[in-house]
Amino acid sequence: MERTIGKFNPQPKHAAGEVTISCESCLVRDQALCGKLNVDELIAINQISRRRRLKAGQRITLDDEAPEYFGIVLSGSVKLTKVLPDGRQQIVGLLFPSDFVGRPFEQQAGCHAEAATDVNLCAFPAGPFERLARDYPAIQHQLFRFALSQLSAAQDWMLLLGRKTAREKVISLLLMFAGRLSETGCAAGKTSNRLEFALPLSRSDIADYLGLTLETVSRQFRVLKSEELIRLHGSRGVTILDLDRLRASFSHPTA
Amino acid sequence: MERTIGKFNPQPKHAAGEVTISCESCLVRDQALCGKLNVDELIAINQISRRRRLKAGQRITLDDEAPEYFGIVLSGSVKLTKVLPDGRQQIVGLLFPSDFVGRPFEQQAGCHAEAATDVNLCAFPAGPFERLARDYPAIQHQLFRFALSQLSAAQDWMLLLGRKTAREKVISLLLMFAGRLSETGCAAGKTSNRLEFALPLSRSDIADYLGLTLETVSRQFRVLKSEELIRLHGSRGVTILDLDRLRASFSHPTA
DNA sequence: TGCATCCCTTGATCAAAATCAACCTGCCGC
DNA sequence: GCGGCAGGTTGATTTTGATCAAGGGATGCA
Repeated sequence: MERTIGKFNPQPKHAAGEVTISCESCLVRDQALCGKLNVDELIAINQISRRRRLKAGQRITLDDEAPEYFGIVLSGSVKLTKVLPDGRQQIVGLLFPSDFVGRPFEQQAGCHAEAATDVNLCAFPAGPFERLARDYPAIQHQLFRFALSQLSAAQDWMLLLGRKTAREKVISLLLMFAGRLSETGCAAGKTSNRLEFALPLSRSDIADYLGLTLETVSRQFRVLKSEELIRLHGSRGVTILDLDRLRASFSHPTA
Repeated sequence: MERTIGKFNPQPKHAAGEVTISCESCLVRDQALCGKLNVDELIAINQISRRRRLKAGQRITLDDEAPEYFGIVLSGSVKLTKVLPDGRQQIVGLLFPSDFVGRPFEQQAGCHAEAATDVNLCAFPAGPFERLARDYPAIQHQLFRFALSQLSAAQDWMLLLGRKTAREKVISLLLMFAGRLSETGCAAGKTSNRLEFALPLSRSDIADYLGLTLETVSRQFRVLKSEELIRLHGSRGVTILDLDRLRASFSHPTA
């Protein structure tokens, strides 16, 4: 389903550290919600978009404040976390390129959002974006569908958190990364069964994502390595040596 | 923000076991998504709605099939579960009166939905409802907002599943029930600090909701009972004797 | 070059919750 | 009233992953 944007010339509006971008050259457009919009809607959304660069660790929103902007991840990953009063924390969502960041029409962000790696964002100021969503039902429709896919992912993760063992959690995480990172072109896959990529999270973040301690995560990586299922390079690099065998040894080591 | 439906006479269409209902007498309308619709939208939605009664345990959808209808819970509770190939299962959502059941525009339901108790549903056939959602942006808007609130609840639950202790999980569950059941009028609260209600789930379902075993759930109930925080009547009846003290003894028993 | 820091790994021990196993209890049909 | 059964409780034991503790390796800076 090919689409052309046609000719349009959004008036460039410049502000400190921000540049007007054009959807024409956008690499994630087809996978993002913009990919399903028509030319008018795309022009409208392009008019209010500003590129934003975030360094790893940079906060986007606090859980109890209304965010000033929403956005679509162009590169890198954004993590969403919830924290208990005593400091225990849980990563409740991880956003990859083409994912939408933020909750239009909600008063509170609901969780802390921060850049897990360096991030490029196609950002939309909250107010104008909400107006656009109201004016163009197609935008609202795409937002709804994205919310449903996020809900579905959250429910899969609940099954993981509530019922899977440490080994199964780590393998599920690797397979999830393999899926998301290869579809967004962030993985260097040799064959269909072998895949190399950089983990977007530290050991401690992985622990907070899986509901484990970082020691347990580290040990499980070591176990998978000793089974020749994965290879580790430095602290962030991973190679899945055999995706099928990794899936097969989900619950128990395979001979 | 008062609303009136005005006069309208939907043509009654009868089918086996189904009756046309009127939104005028609907008890959950104000809290459900219908509460935010205008007269035209309400009439349109009323035209396609059929009341449906489900007995406890009755299946609504399987996770890999497209549901034939969506609905709004009028009474009772609906549980959403995910299952691992070996049978381990996790309840990933619980729907109360005024909540919307189903995922419009998705090909698969994503999880098993079944009546946890006897349920009354205001049901909408899938196709016509999706057409309505496309025709009336306000309906889509309400669906979107409901999806966001579900997402938020799911994320709170992820924090519970990943980071809370058994005691904290059980207390969180009781407080969640207290909130949802009292706002939907299903609890007999004596004072603001004391609340009595029937658990909508069996011990084993509670275990599947909290990511625990049923033995652990049973033991935690017993502990809370011995601390005089709750009282148990039969297997489903609970009285929270002091909501504040229950909240305060979240992590550790209070003297 | 050396020191400090951050992140990760590894080992020893501990504890929370799972598992295994009876045993109640209330409810149903007969 | 009696047997059977589902759901719930209780106890003994085991296990998984947490906790406590120490050490390693990369990176940055003086």
